[in-house]
Amino acid sequence: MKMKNPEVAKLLRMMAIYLEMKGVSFKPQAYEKAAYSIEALDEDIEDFVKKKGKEGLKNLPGVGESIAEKIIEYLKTGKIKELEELKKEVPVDVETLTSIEGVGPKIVYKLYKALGIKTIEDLEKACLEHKIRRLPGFGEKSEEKILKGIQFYKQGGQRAILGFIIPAVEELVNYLKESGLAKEVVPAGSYRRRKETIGDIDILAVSDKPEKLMDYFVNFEGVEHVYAKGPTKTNVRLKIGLDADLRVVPEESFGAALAYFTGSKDHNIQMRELAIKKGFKLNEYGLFDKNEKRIAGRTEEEIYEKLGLEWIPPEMRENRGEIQLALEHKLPKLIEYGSIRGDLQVQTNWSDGQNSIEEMVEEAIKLGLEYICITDHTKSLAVAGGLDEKRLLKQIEEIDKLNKKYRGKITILKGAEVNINKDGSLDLSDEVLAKLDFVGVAVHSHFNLPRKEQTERIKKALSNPNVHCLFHPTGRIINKRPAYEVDIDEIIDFAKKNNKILEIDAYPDRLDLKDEHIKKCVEAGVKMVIDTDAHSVLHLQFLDLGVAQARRGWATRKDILNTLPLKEFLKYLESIKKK
DNA sequence: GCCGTTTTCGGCCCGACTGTTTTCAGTCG
Repeated sequence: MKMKNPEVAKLLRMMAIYLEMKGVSFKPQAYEKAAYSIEALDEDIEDFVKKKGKEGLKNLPGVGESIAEKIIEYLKTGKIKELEELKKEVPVDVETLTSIEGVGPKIVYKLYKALGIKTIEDLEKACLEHKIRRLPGFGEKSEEKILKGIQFYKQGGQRAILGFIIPAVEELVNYLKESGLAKEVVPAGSYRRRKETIGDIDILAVSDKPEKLMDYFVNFEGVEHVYAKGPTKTNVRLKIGLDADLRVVPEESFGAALAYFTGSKDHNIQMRELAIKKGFKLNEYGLFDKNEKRIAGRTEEEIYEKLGLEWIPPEMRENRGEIQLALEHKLPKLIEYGSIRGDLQVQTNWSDGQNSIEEMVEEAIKLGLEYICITDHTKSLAVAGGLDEKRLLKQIEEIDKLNKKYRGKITILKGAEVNINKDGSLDLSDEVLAKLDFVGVAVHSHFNLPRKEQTERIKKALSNPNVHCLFHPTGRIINKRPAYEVDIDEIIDFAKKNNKILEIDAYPDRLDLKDEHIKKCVEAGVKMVIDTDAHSVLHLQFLDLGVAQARRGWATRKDILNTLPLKEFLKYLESIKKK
């Protein structure tokens, strides 16, 4: 059984597009808002409706009588009648067509009416035959723009993974700084919010020579195409396949622009509505009173303050209740960057890692870590050269030796990433596991078990008294592999009752737990650890990406166990074993 | 279609850029 939340959200968005197409006012935004709500709902929509019914749906923000009924209709019949009728009226692939840059619902409608265009292939053909430029309201340029948009669409635009894109963003930011044309250059957008994937790169600058700065920007060697260029806003396509936006504002607007440009869009809308309620107007140039007088704008802090809010860390700005908490001055004090004292999942060349234990340890010392836990794979993961009991015992000896060598510099903990067998048993004996300081278990096979069986399997593995932690709890790999079917709420509940730890894997394409799972753990009081899952010395630097993920899940220092000094961390592990 | 510390009716976030028109509609974020 698969969660239907994304499907429902998609259908609501389709409703929005069709209504927009017909020129209906306000309803499209209403459907968009409801779609977002359903997407953000961290419970299976079907379970939710079974439990709480229509009234429950209507309690969701943006969902009222009419949309609630449509959702129920879809869950019952697999269809929304009104949407089916709209589709019949304009039978085109709106989803694909509107995902072409520069093509929206209105244009799709015009193209269908005038030329019968239904698909992206139809549209491409019409462009090549120069049929578009002859339509009223269109011209040569718009035809070329659409054609270009089709090419970009075909190149495919997956969202970039934050951890992998950081160097490219830094390069661009440094390039702009080196121009000497800007007083400030800062990345904003989802990059600043530290979202796990980035749709485009948003950069904000303060400059009194905006035209020159924009000229300089479009001359960046990584720029492939310029979509739009003006004195305050320029939008380009980069060769790496991502779009980049540069906004330039005067100094007195920097804070307002930073807040606006950081988003999220939904957070911004809530902020603006709050401003209106207080008799102000908020835009990217500042916070203004009734007489259009700017009362804040130079810094983000003064904007939040004038609105009666605590300053909200960018990672929390997703409109998940943070504005309400900030109004009450009850924001959690998020875990800080650099506060992880020990890496707890590290592979070496004893299994599938690139480097020796010593090399990993040396690097960890350079990074200032207090401890590092070696967790090579275990025997049933043959492709990774997993360790059997004999070799693990040998590794333990080796680590004992190294600990003598590195005394006073770092402590090496003995661990393992133990494979969970199909039936929930582990692939190493309890006798050997008992000798380890920190034991994580993980699913590395049979990803396709039914949800219930998978959940039971993991619970059984966790119930082994030698096991401390569940590694990559949902098994997803961003842009590559979806999570396996597992009831994460049940796992969290089980972890709470049995004092088990869940991992936040900081590796850029894992980041598993996801932010909303972390938030659930925080709420349930389940402890987590952050580690890198490093397979090379180069990976050890990813710890702060895990911290970013934790911050997005509203975690504080006390929620993350390896912020503890070594002694206290080990004491904690001892204490949960006894329970 | 949704929503309410101005409202159960009358509002709904706000501005930049483009292209095709001569004042603006469409798209985007």
